[in-house]
Amino acid sequence: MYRTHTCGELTLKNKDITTTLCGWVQRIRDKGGMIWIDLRDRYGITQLVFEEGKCELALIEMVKKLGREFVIQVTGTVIERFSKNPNMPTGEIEIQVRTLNILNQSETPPFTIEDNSDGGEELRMKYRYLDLRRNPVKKALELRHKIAAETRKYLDSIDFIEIETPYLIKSTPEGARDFVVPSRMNVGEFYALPQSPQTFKQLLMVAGYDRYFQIVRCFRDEDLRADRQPEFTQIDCEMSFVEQDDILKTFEGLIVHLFKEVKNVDIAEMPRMKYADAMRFYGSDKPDIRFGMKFVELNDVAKGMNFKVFDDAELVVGICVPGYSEYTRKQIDELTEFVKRPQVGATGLVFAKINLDGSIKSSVDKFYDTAALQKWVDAFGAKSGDLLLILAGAKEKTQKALSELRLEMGNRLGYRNNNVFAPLWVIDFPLLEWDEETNRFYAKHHPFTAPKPEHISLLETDPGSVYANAYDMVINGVEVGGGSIRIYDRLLQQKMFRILGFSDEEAENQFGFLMNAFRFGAPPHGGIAFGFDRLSSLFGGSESIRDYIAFPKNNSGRDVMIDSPSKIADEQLKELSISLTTLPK
RNA sequence: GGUUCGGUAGUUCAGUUUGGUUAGAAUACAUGCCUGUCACGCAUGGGGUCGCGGGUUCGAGCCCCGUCCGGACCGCCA
Repeated sequence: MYRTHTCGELTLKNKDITTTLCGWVQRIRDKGGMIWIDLRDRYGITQLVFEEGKCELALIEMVKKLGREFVIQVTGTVIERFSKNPNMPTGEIEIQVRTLNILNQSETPPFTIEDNSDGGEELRMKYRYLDLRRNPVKKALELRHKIAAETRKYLDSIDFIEIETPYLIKSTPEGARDFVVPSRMNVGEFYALPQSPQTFKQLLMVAGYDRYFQIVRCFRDEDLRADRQPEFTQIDCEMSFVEQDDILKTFEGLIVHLFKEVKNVDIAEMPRMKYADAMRFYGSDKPDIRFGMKFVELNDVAKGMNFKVFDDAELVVGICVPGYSEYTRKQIDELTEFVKRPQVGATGLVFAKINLDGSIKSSVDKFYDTAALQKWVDAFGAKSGDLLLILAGAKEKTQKALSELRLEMGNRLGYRNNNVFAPLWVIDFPLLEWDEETNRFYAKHHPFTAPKPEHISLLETDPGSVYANAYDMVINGVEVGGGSIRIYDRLLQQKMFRILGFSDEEAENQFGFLMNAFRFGAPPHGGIAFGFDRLSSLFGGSESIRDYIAFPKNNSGRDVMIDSPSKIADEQLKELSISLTTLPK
């Protein structure tokens, strides 16, 4: 037996017992006649003590050979510390070591294995197995495990069944770019890795498994972000014989359960906001509702005063920042620079300060007198001491830019507290989205989403105004999940593919298996998928999902530890009947 | 595909604005001292292809061009 206890469990209750521990040398404090070692394992840290005169000289000599991250086994007596450390669970005891066994040596690690490591991102990824020894990363993975475990517990308790679906499937052109896998046995043909198990879970509904879920890896060959990895995990769910409201209630239940069990946070309410309102009041389909500063449209009160920027704009819209009329010229200039960055894309920023004495100072005083400005103030319901920030231009672009500005102000004002959680449903999404470049409609959610029944007749006449029974769950401005009621009628699905520009042949070729299944008694159904990595990072209070994934990929989709992707041998290519050529750009 | 920031000791960074003697700090590492430390302390020491290639110059870590690598973001992500 290697050990009798872990490094996290011994306390004064275990005083005087003999124990054997295994772990890594976290730190050595050599005080001359006395040496302490912090011994670390997954469960915590226990202090070892070696004291001249109280242990054999040979033992001291051996201790002097130890270095950071050596793996050792020690046997000794649990004793009460002379000077205790109240900051650690095992801080009242230490182990007076009798025997030391070096299980393995370690080179000096390239960075410190501490909560605040001196290692940079890339180095820590290259030696991820060392990074994973660090407490914050371990905590993140424990949190992730807890969420997975509680998800399974909750869904199991309400009769959901976890079923695995295949990873080697068929490529489809819609949506994200597929990762493809060549087939050796079928020359010239490729599998694709699933972007989601969408069609399979629908087939499970046809098969009668009316409550399915799966914590499942998904793959999308698109550029990465701090919150986007090419392979990521979803909590994928589908139910039969349900309407939208049944699904919202069921998965509100899941989220409430997770917050309670994992974070001990009570979610009081889960508001439902129409997509149109989300865009109108927050300029985003994933609003952060931890704070106000809702958009106020100013077209009526701002236009027609010979200020060309506003007169020419499709939309004049602003936010009221409470209590910030004291913002200096320099700070406002910073905000102007912020909105003018290409990523935000506004051309300028108009402000109005409502001073404490009631006077109003704006950047457009030349065009707007006090009475005109007062109309703005009334529109916002602003008070003395408030600051109005206003953008103008094309509708969508301006909404997006003001949304960025609102979030920036939320950050500056400290409204975006990681320990406050404000979930909501965004509902009533448009079914379709017009794409100017390709001159066709795309499915806003996916092509299996059902139009609202009362809008089906509009599909022929005015597809752009059709709404869907689709919904997203948004928490703190992060889209953590989304789903829809699906089409289960073969002819409606066929019509949908036609609207999306599929020929009947293409639809048959790519989704014939699903359309065929709909011939054999498909029940009404719908579902949702949650981004498990995002949910984990959100619970952990981090913007990046990378620390919640044991072995993540970097910005370029590379794993710098195993150095993948990589070239493969000519023999492998030959076996796959693949020859590589460099295509002209 | 684009924008932007960065690459200097094992590591994290300063030094680049204004080119000029031997490139610094902290930390890590090594050695010595220290019997209650817990980010122990003190002393000493070793440690550099300034990402790579080219150019300008009497002279380049610093300026210019190219290139590679990394971070954040836009496009993209049904």
